[in-house]
Amino acid sequence: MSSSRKVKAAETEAALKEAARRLFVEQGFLKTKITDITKAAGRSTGSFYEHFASKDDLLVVLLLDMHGQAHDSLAGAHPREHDLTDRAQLRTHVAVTWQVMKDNFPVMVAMRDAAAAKGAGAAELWEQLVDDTSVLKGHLDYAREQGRELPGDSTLLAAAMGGLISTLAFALMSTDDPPYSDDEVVDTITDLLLRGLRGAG
Amino acid sequence: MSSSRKVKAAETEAALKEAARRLFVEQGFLKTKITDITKAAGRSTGSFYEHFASKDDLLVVLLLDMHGQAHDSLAGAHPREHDLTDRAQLRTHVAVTWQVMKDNFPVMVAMRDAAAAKGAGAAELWEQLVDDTSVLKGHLDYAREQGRELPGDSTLLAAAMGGLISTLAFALMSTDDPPYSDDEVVDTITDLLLRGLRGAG
DNA sequence: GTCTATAAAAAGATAGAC
DNA sequence: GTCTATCTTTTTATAGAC
Repeated sequence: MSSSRKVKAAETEAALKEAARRLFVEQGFLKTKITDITKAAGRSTGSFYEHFASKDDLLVVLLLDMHGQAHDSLAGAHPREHDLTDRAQLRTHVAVTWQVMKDNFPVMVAMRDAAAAKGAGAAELWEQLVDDTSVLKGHLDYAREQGRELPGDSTLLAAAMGGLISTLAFALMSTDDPPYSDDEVVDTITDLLLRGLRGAG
Repeated sequence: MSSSRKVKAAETEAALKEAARRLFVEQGFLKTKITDITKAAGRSTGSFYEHFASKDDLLVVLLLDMHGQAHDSLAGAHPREHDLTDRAQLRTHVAVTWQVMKDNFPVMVAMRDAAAAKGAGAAELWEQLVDDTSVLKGHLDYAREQGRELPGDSTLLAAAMGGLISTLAFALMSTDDPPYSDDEVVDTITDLLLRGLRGAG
């Protein structure tokens, strides 16, 4: 196995990406040095630059990988007629978001760290959040068109929901000994968003 | 003015802190170099180390300043008997949290960036979030003791609420041209948490 | 394509004059 | 206490042999 030059190159690139994903979770994107990645992958410093122009470039590649997966599992065709005030449908959205974040946790961590290093300002963060929650906003707009009363602007509400989920996802996704099960978290988020604190109406 | 040696030193320290707070918002904690701070404050590199041992030490000092303020304005005596299912009381909590974050935005930004640089893992983030929302958790526990039904574990719920508020605060606190007024955001968050998406019950 | 050795860049921290 | 000039450390990136 691993005979031809081309195959060996692909193996090296895969090994580097795998090592990077693991290290990003363990110690963060910024704290992970290129030499850490090459060492973990059993490769040399120089070899890294044969595959990636920089650490940021590696992150871009990982991001593209993620988008490929996400597209397959989720974005196929997503009608905006989903009713987020229906518990089952809301729960599905929460669960899918949760799962995507879980599957791509290394990339999410790295993106967050990279944003901090870049000095991303409030404006960029807001745009990112709005973009990430555009699907939710679409559903909320549809609900309002159907005569539903919502407690605020749909963009703001969608961002609030997304912020809640992503913060909890980051905080809770320790690899070992999670304090809550996925189902418990998804159910709690769903019910909080659905009924609010006043209890089942 | 600014005569004695002691006074001049205090002025320098204040100027460094002020410059740091401004730069942390403009370009983030990590991107802000010590020489940026000294330059902005009209001081020299060497002078910085007369007042702070490092950039991290400066952040600790700013954090202590913040805690001093927060203690005065908020923590005096906070009874846990507040009813978060009462709109007015919930709104007050949301508004106070929002205001504290707004007043200390430079420090919040710096803390977030520093955590990213340190490679803070999921476990640390979760502990931090639980700590920051312990007051909310107290109220929720009290509500449950009073026979209220809540949609999940109080620690998890409090963390979810805190995550929602802090994410929006970060995203929306651009210095210029805010897309929503403070009141609008606080009202929306309050109503979302209070009633959920099902509308006024 | 991969390796070792080394250069280059960036930022933090210090020494010593004033 | 503050300044200028310099040293050290850290990490990225490249050169050249294999």
